[in-house]
Amino acid sequence: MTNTYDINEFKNPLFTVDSVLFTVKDDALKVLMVKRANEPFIGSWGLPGGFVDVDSDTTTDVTALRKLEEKTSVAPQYLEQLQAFSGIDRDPRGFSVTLVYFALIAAQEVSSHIETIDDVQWIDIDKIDSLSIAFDHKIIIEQAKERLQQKALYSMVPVYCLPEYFTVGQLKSVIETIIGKTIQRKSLIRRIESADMFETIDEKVKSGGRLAQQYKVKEGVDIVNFERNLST
Amino acid sequence: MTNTYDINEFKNPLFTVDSVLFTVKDDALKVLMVKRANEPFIGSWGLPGGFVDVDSDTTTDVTALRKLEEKTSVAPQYLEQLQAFSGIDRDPRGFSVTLVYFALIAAQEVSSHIETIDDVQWIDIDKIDSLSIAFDHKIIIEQAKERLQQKALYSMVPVYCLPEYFTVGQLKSVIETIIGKTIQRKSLIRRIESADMFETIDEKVKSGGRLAQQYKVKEGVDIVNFERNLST
DNA sequence: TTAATATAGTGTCGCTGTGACACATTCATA
DNA sequence: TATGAATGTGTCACAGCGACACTATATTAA
Repeated sequence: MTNTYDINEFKNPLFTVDSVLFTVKDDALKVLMVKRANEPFIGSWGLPGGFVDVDSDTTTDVTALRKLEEKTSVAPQYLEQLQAFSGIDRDPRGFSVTLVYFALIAAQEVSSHIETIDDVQWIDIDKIDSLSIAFDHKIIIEQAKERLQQKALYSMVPVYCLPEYFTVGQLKSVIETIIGKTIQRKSLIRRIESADMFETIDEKVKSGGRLAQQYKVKEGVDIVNFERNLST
Repeated sequence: MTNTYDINEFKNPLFTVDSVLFTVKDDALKVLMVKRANEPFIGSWGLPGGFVDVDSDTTTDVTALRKLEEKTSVAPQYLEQLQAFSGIDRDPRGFSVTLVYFALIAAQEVSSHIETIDDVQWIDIDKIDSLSIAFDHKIIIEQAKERLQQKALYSMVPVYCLPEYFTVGQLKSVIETIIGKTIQRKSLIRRIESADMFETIDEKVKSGGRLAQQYKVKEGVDIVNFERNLST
């Protein structure tokens, strides 16, 4: 026998993968939540996620993507690991670990699909406190939000809440919604130009005033990190 | 078994906790490595770590600390989660996940203990490539190093590689070793003063020239993050 | 047609924090 | 007492963000 290792030699912790999928919609930061159909916490809202399928998932990234696609039918535009949360008390079934991913998507990518089902919803981040949330997911969402806010100050990640083509005004609005304060349009334009990760689109778009320049993320570029934060 | 939850209901991934414990010693960045006494990768160097003891560990943080203390007999001065690494191929026993912690300690806190055993060693980060390293730990160490270098540019974490009392010169040297380039003494002093996380010690210490002011980290303060990076 | 309004985009000055570097200070040692 | 070595200070230049006035161009209403 090639495998001399016995899986039952010790008690393995319960291991799951969850995702905090954010979007900005109607000028509010939203999180994708799922109404739990099973125990524990049946009926409460929880983060989309579940167990690794060790026969088909090659990494936990694949697990996160698979679980998100089950709920939204599309892949998020941005995905990174947030943090693992563990503890003897966080799941009534025993010691558990959940590896949490942090994801972003444009609202219009999923909205049409979501509107047809009522157990998957965009929940306004400010309304989380008033809902019944499963496990320690309330804390997890709070941490993910802080990470997103921090990233919005020194990187361009917020573009992943926007469709392929977007304007400076749209990006400004998304960033402001995320960090909860206004920023200087001029500062944003300076960053867009110096980041060298966007290309301009010839066709401009109307926006209630002067036609707006459209941008898109260049193919194959990574997120640029700036050496300074925007004002705190 | 008292556990009513059946661990074999589905195939759970193999879950371990490992730590990348850094220090700066002899003007070089070092990682604590352990010579593996068991399969797989017996005889290779690996990161200190192991399985969660679900009966005594309340969180994975406790697991990481426990495993590090087994090897060094002391707790590190700084500990944070780095990232989880997973995959179907990284462990010959099957799909596995390792939650990796990132830790810092002053070399003198552990050196006396380590020198008495030969299966636990500080390995120079530049010599990792020439050694036989278990699993994907070479990649993990590289990622941890990048995180440490990044943090050294916008925070004061490198102080946790120093003893309780330290001088500006010592901190400057540690930072330079970590990031691999020189920094301005003046810039460091400005940061020390503005961070408000250190207190001065009356007693000064000789250092080959003028006596040097000693500092220590204030009780109960958190790491301060600056809004700008040092020069790249 | 013209004026008002709204949004897009530019020009530029001030502020802050880092880089650079000269200079001053205070040790040990010859 | 002079020299070298490390510590510590003063200060100017530079880059990037904040602030804000100003220009440009669209829609809409008079």
